[in-house]
Amino acid sequence: MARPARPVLSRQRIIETATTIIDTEGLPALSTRRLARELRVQAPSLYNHFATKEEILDAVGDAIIAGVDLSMFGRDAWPDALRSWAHAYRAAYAAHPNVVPFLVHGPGRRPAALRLADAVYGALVDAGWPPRYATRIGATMRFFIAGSALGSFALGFPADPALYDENYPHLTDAHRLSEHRSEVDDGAFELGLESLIKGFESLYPAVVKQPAD
Amino acid sequence: MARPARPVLSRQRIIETATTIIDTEGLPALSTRRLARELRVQAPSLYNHFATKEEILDAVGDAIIAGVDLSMFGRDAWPDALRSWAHAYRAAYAAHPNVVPFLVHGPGRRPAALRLADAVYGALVDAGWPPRYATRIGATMRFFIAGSALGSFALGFPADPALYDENYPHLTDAHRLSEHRSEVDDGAFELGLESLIKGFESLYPAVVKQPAD
DNA sequence: ACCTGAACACCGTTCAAGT
DNA sequence: ACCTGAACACCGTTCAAGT
Repeated sequence: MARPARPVLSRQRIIETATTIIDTEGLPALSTRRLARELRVQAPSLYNHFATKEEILDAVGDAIIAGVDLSMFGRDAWPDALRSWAHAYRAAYAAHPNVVPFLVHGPGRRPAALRLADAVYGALVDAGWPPRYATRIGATMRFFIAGSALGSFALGFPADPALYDENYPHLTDAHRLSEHRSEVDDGAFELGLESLIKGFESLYPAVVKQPAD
Repeated sequence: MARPARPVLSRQRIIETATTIIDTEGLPALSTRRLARELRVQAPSLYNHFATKEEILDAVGDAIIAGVDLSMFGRDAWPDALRSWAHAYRAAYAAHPNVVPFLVHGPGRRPAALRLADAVYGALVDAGWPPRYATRIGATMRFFIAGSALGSFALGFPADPALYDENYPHLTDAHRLSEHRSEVDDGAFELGLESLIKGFESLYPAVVKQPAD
């Protein structure tokens, strides 16, 4: 048929379909041929809209980051803003866990990821944090949030009692961790987040600069 | 030639060669054919020693975890033990950053990873932490350490000044982050680690149980 | 401009055949 | 028991050919 009267593909359609495949079948299931089949098209057609498969993944990732609320920065005090942003960020990741391994390599050139970094860093500097500390706090938060989104801690332990019996004397109940997934993972996230914010707050008085205005 | 007089392959040799390829060329560069070529053998020969490529990766990952010192548990007080273990764990990851994306899916059935989880959890319980809290602390530490090992924060920002100029007003110096890689990443790790340990310590008096003896 | 078919250089894995 | 060659069903990407 060659070129159709109206384009059958669009970046939007490709991104949405790719996201669905990754969410339902996992990151490795996304191949250009599989994606093309779902879109009722041949694989090379995708290259009219994206230069590489990598670019498709970038676009999928950025669409997810674009959904993270940033309005708390410049509205709430920095510790509260950091807290509610962390929850929003983690929720966005949690909605698409299979994409996270791809996202954690940094913002790269993805606009939404850069906007997010800009908002966090800007809010901290505006609050009086010296640039060196603002950078460090941003990095610490990224480490913790990415790590917590990257995979459940609880689900990392196979639900097979026999595995732990003999060799791991303290893990006798680890096979039940997966039953308490959200309690464990959410509890650890809250514990870590509050500890980090408290840690930052205790540092603040010693390094804060009075805002210029 | 068919079967050689003495086996030319061994699990050990396969693991070492695979680790070298991953370290020098990245995780995607490891294919069974590439690995076989390095070992001067045909790809199917690997299947006499490992059932799948996944099993090879498991073995590579576990060898790395097996190098993490755990002797501080049961010797040092729990906050000091947690601190020095975190440094050892992170150092092991940092020596093989390309393997980390594969490791973060939890211990699974890898013996060294399970031994590590057993040591951390056991030390916390022995120190009087109720099981629920010991689990949470272990998970929080895994989130943070995995996140910090998974990829540099500093290197996530392309060293291209033009990228930030117009659209990201607070990131005007982000293009220089990569020059300060270790300062930024190590500083963020220290800040986060000390904050987390202080957070755990402030919780301790309220929940600790006297050891049985 | 946008889609297709054919092709290239790859994958992981199976399996019969060799010693 | 342990290695090989051939094969199967896949990959990402290029490119000339079609409209």
